[in-house]
Amino acid sequence: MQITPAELEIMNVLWDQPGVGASEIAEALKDDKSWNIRTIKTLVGRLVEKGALTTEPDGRRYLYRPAIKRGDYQKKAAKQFVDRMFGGRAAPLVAHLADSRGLTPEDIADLEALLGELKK
Amino acid sequence: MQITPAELEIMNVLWDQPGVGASEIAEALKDDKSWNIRTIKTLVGRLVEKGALTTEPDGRRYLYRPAIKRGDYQKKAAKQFVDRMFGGRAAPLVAHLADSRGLTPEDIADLEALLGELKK
DNA sequence: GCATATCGACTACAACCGTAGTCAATTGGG
DNA sequence: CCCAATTGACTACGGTTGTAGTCGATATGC
Repeated sequence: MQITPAELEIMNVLWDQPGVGASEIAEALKDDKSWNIRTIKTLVGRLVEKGALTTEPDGRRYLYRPAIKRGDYQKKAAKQFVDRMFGGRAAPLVAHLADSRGLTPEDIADLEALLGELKK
Repeated sequence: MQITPAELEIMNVLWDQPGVGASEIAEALKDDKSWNIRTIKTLVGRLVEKGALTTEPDGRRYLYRPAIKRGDYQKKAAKQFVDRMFGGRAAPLVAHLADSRGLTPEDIADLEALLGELKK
């Protein structure tokens, strides 16, 4: 199941607050994206078609919630990205992120803890 | 400048061996991708249009080489990916990679060394 | 009760993407 | 010398993506 960048914005809203309708999604996005409500409804419709969202009737409208877990999707996407971009090697990716200041001191601490786990 | 997945395959060949023609690219890809030579030429043409490749006449054909460095492109793509997928935080990404066995022991060693560097 | 706003369903449409075909020129093998 | 293969330029075409419009039903404010 392929989720496009624009669709991912919708998913992110619904992962944060599942079970809302299209207008609430629009509300949540209005500061970042200047999307027409029609555009949002189209994207939501495509996600429902793809099986990425489940619907629940609520009066004359629908409430939506993700059919897949955020973590699962992130994991799949991360693997695909690393495969395509770095031939499957993660270390060069992290090196690039570090280089472009994508890593905060907090990130570095997190990673250290993570590596401690992994070595066991 | 946006490079699509199919185009990236071409770029990878040219980053490994810059300054070859379309038929050499086809040769390099023939085991992984069953692409018609026409397809390869179309992709190369689009990359030239986008300014991602430079051309140099060689008799009646062209030789191609990347106009951007592999590392630069990887860095930009990595940042974009982490922003879109993880809100800019790198640690969760690495956690996912670790979880899906995307990290070899070698990767882990590399990362440790890298973190040592970063802490300085 | 009636206009208006809103909903979901369907439709639109241009750009982009993957995949390749046509064409005219050219070159290399016999 | 001629024919087949190759080259770059251009064209094709269906599917996807981003962005939205139309339409008919319905709920809502007055």
